[in-house]
Amino acid sequence: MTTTIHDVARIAGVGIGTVSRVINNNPGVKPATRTKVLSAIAQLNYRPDPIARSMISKRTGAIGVIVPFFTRPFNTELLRGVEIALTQLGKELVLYNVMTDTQRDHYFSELPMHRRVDGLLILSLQIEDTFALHIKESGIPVILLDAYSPFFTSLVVDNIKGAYQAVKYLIEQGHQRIGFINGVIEGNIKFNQANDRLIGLHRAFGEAGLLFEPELLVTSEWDRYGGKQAACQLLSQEKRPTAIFAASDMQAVGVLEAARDLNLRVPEDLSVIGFDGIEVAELLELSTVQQPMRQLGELGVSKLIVLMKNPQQSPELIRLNSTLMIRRTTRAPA
Amino acid sequence: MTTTIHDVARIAGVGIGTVSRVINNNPGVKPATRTKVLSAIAQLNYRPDPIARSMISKRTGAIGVIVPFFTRPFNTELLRGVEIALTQLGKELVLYNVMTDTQRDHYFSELPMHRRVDGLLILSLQIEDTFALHIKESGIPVILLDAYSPFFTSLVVDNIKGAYQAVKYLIEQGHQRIGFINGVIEGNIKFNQANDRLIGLHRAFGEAGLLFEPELLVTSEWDRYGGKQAACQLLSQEKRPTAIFAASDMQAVGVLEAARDLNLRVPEDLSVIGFDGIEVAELLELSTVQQPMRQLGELGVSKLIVLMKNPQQSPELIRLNSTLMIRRTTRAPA
DNA sequence: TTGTACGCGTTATCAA
DNA sequence: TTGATAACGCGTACAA
Repeated sequence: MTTTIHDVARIAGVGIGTVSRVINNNPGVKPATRTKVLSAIAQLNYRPDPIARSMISKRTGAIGVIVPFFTRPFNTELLRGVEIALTQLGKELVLYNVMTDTQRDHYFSELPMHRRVDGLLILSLQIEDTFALHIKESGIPVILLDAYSPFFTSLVVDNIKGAYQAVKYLIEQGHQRIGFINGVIEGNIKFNQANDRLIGLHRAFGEAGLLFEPELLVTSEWDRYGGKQAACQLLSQEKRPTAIFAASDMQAVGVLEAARDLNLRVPEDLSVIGFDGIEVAELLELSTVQQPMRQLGELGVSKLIVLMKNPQQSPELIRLNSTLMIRRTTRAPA
Repeated sequence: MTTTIHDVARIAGVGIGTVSRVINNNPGVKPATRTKVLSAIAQLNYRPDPIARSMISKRTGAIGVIVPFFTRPFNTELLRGVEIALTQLGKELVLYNVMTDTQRDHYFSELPMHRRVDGLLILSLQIEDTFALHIKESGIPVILLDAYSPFFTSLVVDNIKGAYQAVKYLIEQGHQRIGFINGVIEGNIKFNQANDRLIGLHRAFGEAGLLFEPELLVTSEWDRYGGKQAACQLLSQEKRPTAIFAASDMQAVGVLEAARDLNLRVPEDLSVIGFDGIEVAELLELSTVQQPMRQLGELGVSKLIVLMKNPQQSPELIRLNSTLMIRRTTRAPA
């Protein structure tokens, strides 16, 4: 038998209105009655039912997070940042993992109606405008992390600048033949991690007055296997590159594996630099472009909280900077 | 303006009872009226409010997962398994990350009352009997993963056997001085990952008729830094071990780092074997004891579903086996 | 086969 | 300062 507010009222000898006021710290309760109610609550070990509460308040105290959780360790890191911030605020986190496009679109179209969460954080996912509009109409507050849409406040890392720094560093070290392994481009081209990294690379080349030869660009999946395959392709060219820049650390790990298979020493024969700054990069002493993942997550949460309090706020685009981490896999060419 | 079941009833020209019956696929609705209702639903783009629904049904369709998400990559892997299984079932996952003991106990005491989730999955966390009883009384179905309590169905990996296999392998390779870096033991001793791994080690030594010298046992935190420190301690002994068995892969990674700092080659000068089977182990070609993490998560979910349908079921203890993975960090001593 | 009325546990309104 | 009562949106007896 669940104990309700009525039981408390009965035991305390007051009306349920008063109990409710006490629970919610509403003013206008005589201290004497307050203590009576409080002790009745303690005696019964009563807890208000959150469901009945949200029935009226239309709030659940939970935040939904839509994330391609499994695709890349990068997302796990983002999720950690989000989780830390949410826990500190006493908010519950409902995790919606998307593994396929169908699933993603399903969440985009159904979740806003469900009202099971007070706000939505969408990580690393492209939103088509029709879905964005649909979500916008529903009125649920949304913040995008590592993704961009003109309809929502979007927090992104400056991928152009990050890639630019990495490539510039390689060039400064004396590398001229630099291979680039990009990740597959999906969806929206206006903010696209892969495309932006390519742009950054071109900028660095341009600035140095060098030519980036198209055969040095290979696109692969964002994972280790993709990286390895792409590296093999790059390294089997007659004039093979002296350095490879990979669009993600996992791809860079694949490059490392390919190099080992081909008996190339890193960094003596080949410099390798990744992108993301996940933990493996540190373990393998991989040079990389470090993204502020935790910070991105935490900032995203605080932006969402603000938006929930002030739903009319217009969308903004916030860019965070990455940090170039030079470790053991890069050096000047022989 | 939210559209309710009344709107649908009005548009369809029927009573709300009928609409409800259609929504829940209850029998006893004339096909003609059913289609009328269905088209009204479509026309209004109506979705039943899950909150109001749970108000009556006392179900939320969500499962709570309590997990020390950040402590070890192992937990992340478990979580993945859980998430996959839950998504397939269309259940929502509410993530409760615990970072401190206080937080853990808070969840243990408050969550069961909240009724925000229909069931609870507790990962890698020790439950004191008083909390266990408290939870049991609340009636919420609970399954434990990588943890044990007599009060709940518990899924564990056979840590004794796993450690036994690892150490036995090292001994068979000819190692006699084997260092063991254990993780800190917390809580319950009856099922304890750390203690069981120690027991397994002793069994292997006993079976081989060898003596395990106490100075070869060091306890550290479950992470990389702990492992590194412990390894330094072990490797600075006069008669230093020819092999080190670490209670987790992350500790083993620390061992690798220590070895590099000390200019010891792995595996020529030192064999290293870990425990867990997380992705880094594969990347670093670390020999390890592979735990079936995904399987554990998925099995846990299916056990929980069964328990939710049949709450009276008595607790059972289920042991899964681990697999010895020999990679590049182990070989016979010089 | 269908419609009505009631109850789920809370918050908010309003009169006392 | 308080208590009674009306919502909130839905499921379900019960009556028709």
